[in-house]
Amino acid sequence: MPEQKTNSDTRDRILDVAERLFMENGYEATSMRMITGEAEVNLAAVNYHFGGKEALLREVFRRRLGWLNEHRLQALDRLEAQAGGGALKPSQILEAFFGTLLRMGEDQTLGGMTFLRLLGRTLTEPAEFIRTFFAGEYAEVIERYKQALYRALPDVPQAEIVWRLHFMLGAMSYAIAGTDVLRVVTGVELDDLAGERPAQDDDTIRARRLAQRLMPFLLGGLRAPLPQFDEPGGIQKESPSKAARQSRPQI
Amino acid sequence: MPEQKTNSDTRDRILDVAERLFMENGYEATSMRMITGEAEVNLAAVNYHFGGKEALLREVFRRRLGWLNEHRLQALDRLEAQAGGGALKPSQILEAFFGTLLRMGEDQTLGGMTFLRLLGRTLTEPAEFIRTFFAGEYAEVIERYKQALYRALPDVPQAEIVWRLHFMLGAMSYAIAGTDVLRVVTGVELDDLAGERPAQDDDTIRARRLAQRLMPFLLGGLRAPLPQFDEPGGIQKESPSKAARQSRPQI
DNA sequence: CTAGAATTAAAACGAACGTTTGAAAGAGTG
DNA sequence: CACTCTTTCAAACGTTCGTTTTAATTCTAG
Repeated sequence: MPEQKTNSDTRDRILDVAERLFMENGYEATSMRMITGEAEVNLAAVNYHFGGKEALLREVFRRRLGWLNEHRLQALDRLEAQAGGGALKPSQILEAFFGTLLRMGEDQTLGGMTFLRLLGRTLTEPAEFIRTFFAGEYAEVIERYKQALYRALPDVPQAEIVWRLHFMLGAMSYAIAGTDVLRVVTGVELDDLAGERPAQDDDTIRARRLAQRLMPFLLGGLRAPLPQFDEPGGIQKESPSKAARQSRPQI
Repeated sequence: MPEQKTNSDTRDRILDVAERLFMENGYEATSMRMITGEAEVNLAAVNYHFGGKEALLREVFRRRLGWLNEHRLQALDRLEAQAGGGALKPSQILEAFFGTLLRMGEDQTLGGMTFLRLLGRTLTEPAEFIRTFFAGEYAEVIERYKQALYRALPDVPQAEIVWRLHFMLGAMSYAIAGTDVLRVVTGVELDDLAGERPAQDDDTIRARRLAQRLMPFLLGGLRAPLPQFDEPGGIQKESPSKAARQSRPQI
C-alpha cells in the first residue's frame, strides 16, 4: 500500500465545502473558519492536509481539471483520428471543447454545476497566483485547440481566431457563473424563461439546457464575417456599424 | 500649501485610485490602506467622504454609470425615432448598447479602459451588495434594450433572446476584463497578435480594436440559428452536435 | 501489545482589516 | 479678530484573518 492515508474523509469534506464556498463567496471572502466550520473539521486541518489556503484552492481545481483536460484532449484526438489528417469542422471543435466541460456539470461526481460555476468565476479572479495556476493547467489544452481552430479556419487570420476564442470563453464563463446582473434585473430565472419544466435544481437539466443554448451562439459568433478595417476613424456613432454592413443579410 | 487641496481634490483622488486598485486586485483584496496610501490622503478620509468601503465602491461606479446609462438610453431613443415606430435592426441595437460602452474606453475623462476593465470584472463579483447595486443601476437600461430586441427579433422566442443577451454580456465582460487565461497561456498580448502597430498603452486604440472584433462576433452569435430541442437525451458525446446540423452551411 | 507515525484538537500568534475617535488645521463669514 | 463649519490627521479601537504551536488522540506496522 502506498503511503496514502486511510481515506480520511477529512480531506474530501474540506475540498467539497471549499469548492462550494469559493463558488458562493469568492476566494478572498471565504475564510478558513467558514470552510472548517461547515466541513466540521478542525481549523488546523486545512494547513495540515494542504499547506495553506492558496494550496487548498489549487487542490480544489486540480482534482477536477485533471479529468477535464484529459477528456478534452481525448475528444480532440478522436476527432482528428476520424478526420484522417483532414481539418475538423469548427462545430466539432467547439463541441469537443465546450461539450466536454458542460458534461461535467451533469455529473455530480465531477463537481456538477457547483464546480462549473466556480470555474467560471475564478477565471476572472485577479489574484496573481490564481492566474498563473490556471495558465499552467490550461496551457496544453488551449494550445491544441488553438491549432485545431487554425487548421479548421485557414482563411481566418490567426489573431482573429484568438480573439474569438477569447469571446467564446467569456460567453461560456459568464453563462455558467450564473450570478448575473441580467437575472437580478429581470428578476426571472432563465430556467423559468425557457418555458420548460420548472427548475428542479437538477444539474443535469441545467447543464443540458445551457449547452443547447450556448453552442449555437458560440458557433454563430465564431463563424461571423470578419471585421473590416477600413477607416482609421473612431467607433461610429450614428451610422450603421461595420458589422451592419457585412455581406450577410440583416435579420 | 502649494495648491489648494479642496474637498473635491481629495474625493476625486480617492475615487481615481480606488477605481484602478479595485480593477487590479478586486474589491476584497483591495484594502483601505492601499487606497489611501496611493492617493496620499489620510486613512480616515474614505470613511469621512464616502462612509465606508462599500459606499466607496458604489460611488466609483455611480459617477461613471450615470453617463453610460444616459447615453445608452439616448442612443436607443435616436434609433427608435428615426425608425418611426418600426422595429430596429439587431445590429443597430448592439451598436447602441456595446458601442456606447466601448466609447467610454476611449475617453480618459470617463475612466477609459480602467473603468471598463473594472466593470467587466465586477459584474462577476459574488458579493451580495454589489449584485443588488448593479441590478438597480442597470434595471431601466436592460429593460429598454430587451424590449427593443424582442421587437427586432419577433420570430425568436423571448427566452432565447434573454439567453443570448446573457452570452453577449459575458463575451464583452470577459473581453474587456482582459486578465485572462488565454493571454497568460498564449503569452502574447492580443494587441501584438493583431499584427498592427505595437500596443502603445493607448486606450483609444485598445477600445476601437476591441469594438471592431467584438461587434461582429456578438452579431453572429445573436443571429445564430435557433437550437433544436429534438431528443430529451443528454449532451451528445461523439455524434455531431445539434449546432452542427443546423441549416446554415458549415465553414 | 507496543512503538512510532499520522491525524485531530485546542489555543494562541502576529498581522492586517475596516472603522472610530478627538483634536488640530483650514476655510469662509461677520 | 472671533466664530462656525468643514476637512485633515495621528492614533487607537475591536475584530477577523491565515498560520503556527503543542498536546492529545487515533491508526498501523512489527
